[in-house]
Amino acid sequence: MNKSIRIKDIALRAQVSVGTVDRVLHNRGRVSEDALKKVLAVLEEIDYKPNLIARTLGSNKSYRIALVVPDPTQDPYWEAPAEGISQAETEWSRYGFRTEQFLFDQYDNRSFEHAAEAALHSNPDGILIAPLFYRQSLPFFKQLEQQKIPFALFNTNIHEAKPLSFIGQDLNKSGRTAAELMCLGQQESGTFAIVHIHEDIQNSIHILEKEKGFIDYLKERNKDFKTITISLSNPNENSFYNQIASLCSTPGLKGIFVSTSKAFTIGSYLKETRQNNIRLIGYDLIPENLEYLKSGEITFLINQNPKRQAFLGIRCLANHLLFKREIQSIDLLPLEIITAENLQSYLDSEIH
Amino acid sequence: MNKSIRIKDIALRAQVSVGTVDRVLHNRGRVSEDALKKVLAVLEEIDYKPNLIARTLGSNKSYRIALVVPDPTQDPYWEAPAEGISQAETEWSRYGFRTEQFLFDQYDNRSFEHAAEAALHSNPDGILIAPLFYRQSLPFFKQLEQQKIPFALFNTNIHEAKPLSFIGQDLNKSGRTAAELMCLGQQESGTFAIVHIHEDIQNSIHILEKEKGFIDYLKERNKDFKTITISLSNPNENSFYNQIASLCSTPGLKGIFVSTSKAFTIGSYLKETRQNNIRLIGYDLIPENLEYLKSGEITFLINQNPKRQAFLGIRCLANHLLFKREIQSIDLLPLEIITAENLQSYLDSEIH
DNA sequence: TAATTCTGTGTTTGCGTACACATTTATATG
DNA sequence: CATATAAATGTGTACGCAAACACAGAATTA
Repeated sequence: MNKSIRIKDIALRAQVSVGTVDRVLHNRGRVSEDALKKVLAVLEEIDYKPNLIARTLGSNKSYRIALVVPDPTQDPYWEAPAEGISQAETEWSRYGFRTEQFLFDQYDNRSFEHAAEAALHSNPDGILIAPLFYRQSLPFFKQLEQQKIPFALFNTNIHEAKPLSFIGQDLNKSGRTAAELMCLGQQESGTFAIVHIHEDIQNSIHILEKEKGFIDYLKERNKDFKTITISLSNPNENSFYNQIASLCSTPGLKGIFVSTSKAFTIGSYLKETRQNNIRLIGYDLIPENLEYLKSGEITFLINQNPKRQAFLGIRCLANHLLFKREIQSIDLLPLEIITAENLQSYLDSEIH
Repeated sequence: MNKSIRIKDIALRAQVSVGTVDRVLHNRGRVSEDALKKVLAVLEEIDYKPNLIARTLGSNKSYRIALVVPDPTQDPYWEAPAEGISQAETEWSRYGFRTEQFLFDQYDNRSFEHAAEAALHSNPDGILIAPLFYRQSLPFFKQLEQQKIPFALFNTNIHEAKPLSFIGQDLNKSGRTAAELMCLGQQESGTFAIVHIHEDIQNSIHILEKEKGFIDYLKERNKDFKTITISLSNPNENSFYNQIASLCSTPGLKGIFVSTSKAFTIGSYLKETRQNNIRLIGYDLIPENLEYLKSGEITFLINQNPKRQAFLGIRCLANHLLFKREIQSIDLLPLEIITAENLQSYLDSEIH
């Protein structure tokens, strides 16, 4: 078995010291042209693979990762990423990784700006961010690029950004899958409603992607269903109940597709009014949704797996910073279909 | 920040050398009673947590993991675990992990015995095994226990075994989920067929678990469906086609649940005869199944994620051997529901 | 009594990084 | 030409552990 090549061996071959080799490997300068050439020549020749264990031991560094994410106390959806982050932290703390949170209000773009700025100001080694606001994100990413701070996106993709990686789902396919599940076993024709709840539609392209996917599927398959699209206001407002009541009395309504994690608001109405002829499909395993999934008002939830998204975001940054690994620039998670029966298997299974 | 305690510190306190401390920590003997006492006293006093990075660096060990799995050239289902294993290998090779395969014929219990024996004989540091044969597995596990070789199970659980971990799915819940999906949107009552294809039912409890789950669900929900159970022979036999034809002509047949990865055999028949009123549900993303999932004969596949199972099996052994981590003894993966629309998202997403 | 084995103990090495520090060489200023 | 200054480069070491190695002294055998 051929021994692996050490820095020492390179130094020997190039007739320089280990210190010089180290400086070349890490582009730290203070190397003459002559020495540089010699070392690079040897490096071309042989395939040097540093011992990663020794590397982490030697570089007794600690890494700070800044998190720019919505406040989980405001919307239960954001509790899951927080969990994923804390799981990732326990896994990576042994390599000196630490995280620092910069929370923002998911309905307030100025709050987002503030959080982003604060994160940048803390001068972290890497940033994990859920860029909910398209416009406010762009200048931020420019700054990150300038300062060469690596960053990863999750939840929402911004195509103009050049992150280390985006971790999320294909939203168009997500809408298509919802449509497919909606059609399953439907005998007669009728109407499907697409409902956006409490979203700034103009500034959130991702929601419209889901809608498009849903409609495209029906068109392609020549399904004999009408679709109507409705945007509902804040669930806390008084008018909300009436808006839902009016929606649910639409003649021939066979199903409702809620584009966000707010399906429970409609589930609650269906339960109250004991309607079971409307198929309800929504997103995400938040406790409110699970209640109605179990009792049958919600038929399917598509899991965006935000916990895993955040976990992988940290992992991606850690792999980059620590192991200098090549990172795939886009990581689309599977579209997980959750029903009353397979729910528990998802809740039980951990992130590995 | 208080510095962590090193072996050096213990040696200093106990007035011995680091070598002696190391011998005490690893019970390697060659330590006088006097020195032992002193070191143990210090160890009681302080909470020593070894630096795992330095440990792996120091012990420049290499680990061999033996794989006892069915031959993937015989059944495409077993290609997926092979992939998972090779992915795990690239991840763990840097820590000196190597794998060695001991393949067996999945329909031949003697071949299994031979593979197991050969694996044992190679004296590996750990074993990952898919114990398809209940009876033949038990004595093997006893031997492993005696020789203190850690092992992990995947795919099939053997409750009497005391593995490091079992990685697989809850088969009862799996059957229940299939039943739930079968019932969705079914308006009239009718018959569901449960089909076992080419399985030694007596020796494979796991298949019966799925059947039980399926039936239990229907009972609990008071669904007005009859179920019939059918065991089909080897798909390569001549009579196979007729058996399927006779099955599919069952009056009032609304759905077929195939308990293995062989749903494609029925999908092929349905396509040929252009029957689209029978809902077909099966297991696993093997190419043959995907063809009929895409073209619509198969409505749902439940993914057992064998790739991930094997991957996690290796990971579990590596964590145990390398980091001495506590391993959870059972790791049930989510019951993944795959449709034509969300299929691609599963194929694209990697194991992380 | 000499030769050998065993036992307890301390020392060294290996691994890559990141420093502090020493030494050499090149360039500039007086 | 001497001295100051800077740049280039080498040396040495800590980091933290495991394991090989060295070596003394005691116990055993020939």
